[in-house]
Amino acid sequence: MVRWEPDSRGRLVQAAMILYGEQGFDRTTVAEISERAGLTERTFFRHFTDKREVLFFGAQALQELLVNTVVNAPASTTPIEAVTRALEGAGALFGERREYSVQRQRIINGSAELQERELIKLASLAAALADALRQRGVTEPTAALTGEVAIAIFKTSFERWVTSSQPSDLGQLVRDSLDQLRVIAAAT
Amino acid sequence: MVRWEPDSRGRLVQAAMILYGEQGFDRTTVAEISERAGLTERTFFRHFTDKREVLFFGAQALQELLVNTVVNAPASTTPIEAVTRALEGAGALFGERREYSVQRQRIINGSAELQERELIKLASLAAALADALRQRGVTEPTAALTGEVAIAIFKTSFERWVTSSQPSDLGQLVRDSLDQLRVIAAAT
DNA sequence: TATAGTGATGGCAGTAACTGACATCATGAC
DNA sequence: GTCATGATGTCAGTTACTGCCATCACTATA
Repeated sequence: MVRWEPDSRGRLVQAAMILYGEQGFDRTTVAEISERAGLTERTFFRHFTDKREVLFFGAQALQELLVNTVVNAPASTTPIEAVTRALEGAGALFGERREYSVQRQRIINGSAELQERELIKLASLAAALADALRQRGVTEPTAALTGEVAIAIFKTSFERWVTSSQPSDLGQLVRDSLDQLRVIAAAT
Repeated sequence: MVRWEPDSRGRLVQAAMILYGEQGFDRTTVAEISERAGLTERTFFRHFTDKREVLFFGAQALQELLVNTVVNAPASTTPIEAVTRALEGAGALFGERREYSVQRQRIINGSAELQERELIKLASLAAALADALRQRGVTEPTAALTGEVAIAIFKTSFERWVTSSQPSDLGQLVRDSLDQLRVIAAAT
């Protein structure tokens, strides 16, 4: 006889997504989520450091993917192109789960707390990209600034991708944003 | 006879800064802060929405200053120059209180929760700057991207300013970052 | 086959952030 | 002199999160 159903973490994520979507993040308690997943509150906090983290457990994988892409880019690639291409590559990953991404973003946009968590994940991403650039020999302040600019590009592209009524390609939007950045930054 | 000492909000801020600095944010309770300020916990939460907000009460004034500067910039000014000049102007404001800024940043850097709050304030700033640009007739996606890029410039400049051993001029660092951005973004 | 872990969970008590409802009382308007 | 107001206090309650110990199917090893 099996003592526990498998994949408790996955059940917690699913329960949280449903409840956050139905009632909003603020009006959902960890007790509710745990009960719906057939677990206790204590177990929820063994899997996730806090009530918000349940929506961000995939962030580390994304970060690793981006960092690897930057580190392994051809030596001739410029910093901004290295990070942009990494973002384009990651875009394909989101593309497969657009419905999920839209729903998740709707939940996040409905809660300031969740937005804060999203922002610190993106800031961590910026720092990791800057580190990856330094591994490529890029010096300060270029590395740090390029990392931050990469996030600026990603944020605006992702926002457009999620809110656009017609299905669009996230990678393409990233590429467009880089072009746009070049226009913006061009000296008069 | 005066019923209460004046400036309770200011006393709470001062008490919080000292305690956060001495023991760190996490190991400081709202009860401690309130007691040190000669007030109760309940009163703390009447002045600040939460334990973190006590370090960010000046953010709104900064945002208004930046937005006004952008809105009132000469019509010929490009979007990126409008926001950059606004940041340069705000730089002077910080310059007068460098010691305070350094201490405050040290506290923030010591706590993930405080970093999250700082990031959402900056994100709000990016959105407000984008709005200001739209008032100037700037269209999407330029407005949103320029707002985000402005924050990227500010973050990296401010970080350099705070960590530099020799006293430097924040406004100058902002200008340098814009130049740097132009190099980064330039197509090969 | 017996024994000794091991790992994922439950139970429970405790801390601290935050909220709502109501009481108090100096101050200032009339 | 009365009365409204606003800043504060008091207190009870909810909920996020933590530490500690117990449980017990499963596994490796003697």
